[in-house]
Amino acid sequence: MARQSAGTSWRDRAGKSLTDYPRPSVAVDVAVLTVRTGRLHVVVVGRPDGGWALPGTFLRPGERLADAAERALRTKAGLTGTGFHQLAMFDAPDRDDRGWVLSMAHGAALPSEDLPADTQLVRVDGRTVAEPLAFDHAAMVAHAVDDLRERYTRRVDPSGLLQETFTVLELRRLYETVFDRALPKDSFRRLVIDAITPTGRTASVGSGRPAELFRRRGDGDLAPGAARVLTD
Amino acid sequence: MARQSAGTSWRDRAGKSLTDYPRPSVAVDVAVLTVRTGRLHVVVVGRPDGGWALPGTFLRPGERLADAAERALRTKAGLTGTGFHQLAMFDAPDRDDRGWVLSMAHGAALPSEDLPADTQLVRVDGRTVAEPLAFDHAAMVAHAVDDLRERYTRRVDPSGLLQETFTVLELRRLYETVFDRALPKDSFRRLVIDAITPTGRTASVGSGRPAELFRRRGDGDLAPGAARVLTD
DNA sequence: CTAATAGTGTCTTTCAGACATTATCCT
DNA sequence: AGGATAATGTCTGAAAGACACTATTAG
Repeated sequence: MARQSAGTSWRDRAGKSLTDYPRPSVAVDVAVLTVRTGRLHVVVVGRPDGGWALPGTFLRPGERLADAAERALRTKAGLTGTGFHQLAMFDAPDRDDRGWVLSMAHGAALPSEDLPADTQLVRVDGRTVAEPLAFDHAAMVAHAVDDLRERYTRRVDPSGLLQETFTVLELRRLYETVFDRALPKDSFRRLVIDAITPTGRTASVGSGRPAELFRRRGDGDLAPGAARVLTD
Repeated sequence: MARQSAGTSWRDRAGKSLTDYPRPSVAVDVAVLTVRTGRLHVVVVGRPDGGWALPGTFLRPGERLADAAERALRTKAGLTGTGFHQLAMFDAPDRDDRGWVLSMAHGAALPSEDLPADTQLVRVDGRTVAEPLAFDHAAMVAHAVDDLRERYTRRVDPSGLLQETFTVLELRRLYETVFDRALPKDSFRRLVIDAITPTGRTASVGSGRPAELFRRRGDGDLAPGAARVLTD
């Protein structure tokens, strides 16, 4: 930065103070991913013109991006307590025809059971949303999927897309959805078994031997070579 | 986003237009990493108060973040043509005492031979800069190191910290510096050998068998399990 | 019992790590 | 020749992929 001194009397080389420069509006958008019927979906909100967009809002004076994102999730999607993180800043000058608006894309993920009943979902195939989204929101979703895969190769279900307890089969089905790839049953079990802890309980499925229920371990870190198993 | 219609007549639920909201100043800062004497360093610029900071600048009206970052590198550090990318937006409301300033941190890396002679460098130990930096720039450097390691596990020297041609030994020394870890000579060679192409030429070192010179391959992708070799 | 699913044992292939050996320069 | 460094071959252990086998439920 060229910040040359403290205080409000700062001037740049042209003698202009900070407030003399036109500034952009800053927005946040959140790509909330979830799994329904074995497919990735993203939460969208309707727009007056009938299109879809990610939940988002403008940054308020003095507000932090994380607070704005939390507010957008709460007021636009009815979600509270959802974890998220930054993905990238989208900054094309013409991305919003209302003016100069930068938007910080955020990624989040949660079980579809935790979504309000009236939540609107759009399917995601690979990295691509199945329906057009407003602005550059489709690119934000692609970023979110990449980020999800990266984080899921490092830890077991770090976003909690599964409920508190789950079977190894449920975990594998989740990873097959996230990575869009069939995963071998035994290799997958050996990959994750040291990152989860068994509860004594078992799942009461219809027929067949009942599967043991596990929960995420404290860290839940996967082996460094997990990418070899999970990616093509 | 709550963007509800096109055009400049947009109003929010309180009837305010976009321009009625106070907006933050947006800045960019770039952590330029390099290797000198087998250690990671970061490019810094002096401040009037005698401290150090990353090269950065304010975003100008209608400008893209990448253009501002390029401008900052050129005017503050004398660098042109250096590749970089976004890391994270730093947004603490009090991070800059001149006012409300968000800053997009960027990461870059290049050979120290390509730096201007008068470039100021500060050593980086692990993820930590050896000297205090202004604002939250030390956290930006930590981000840049994490990002560098991640990208170097996916591809062979993607930022071009080495020159056009290099020996396997030079490449291994670079990776040992980046990952702050001794790497076995033969395992490392087998890891990278399929991602580089031999030039017929050899390096004329003092004594011993001369090492063959290689160059990066088109993609230079490493095996998916590279993390197992490179990380602890 | 059979059907169905969960979980394990084992074999093969691959590859990291260690070590020894060969290759090719210098003095 | 002898020293030094590069590059390769070989052995071992760990782990993935494939497959078969055992375990435990429902009917």
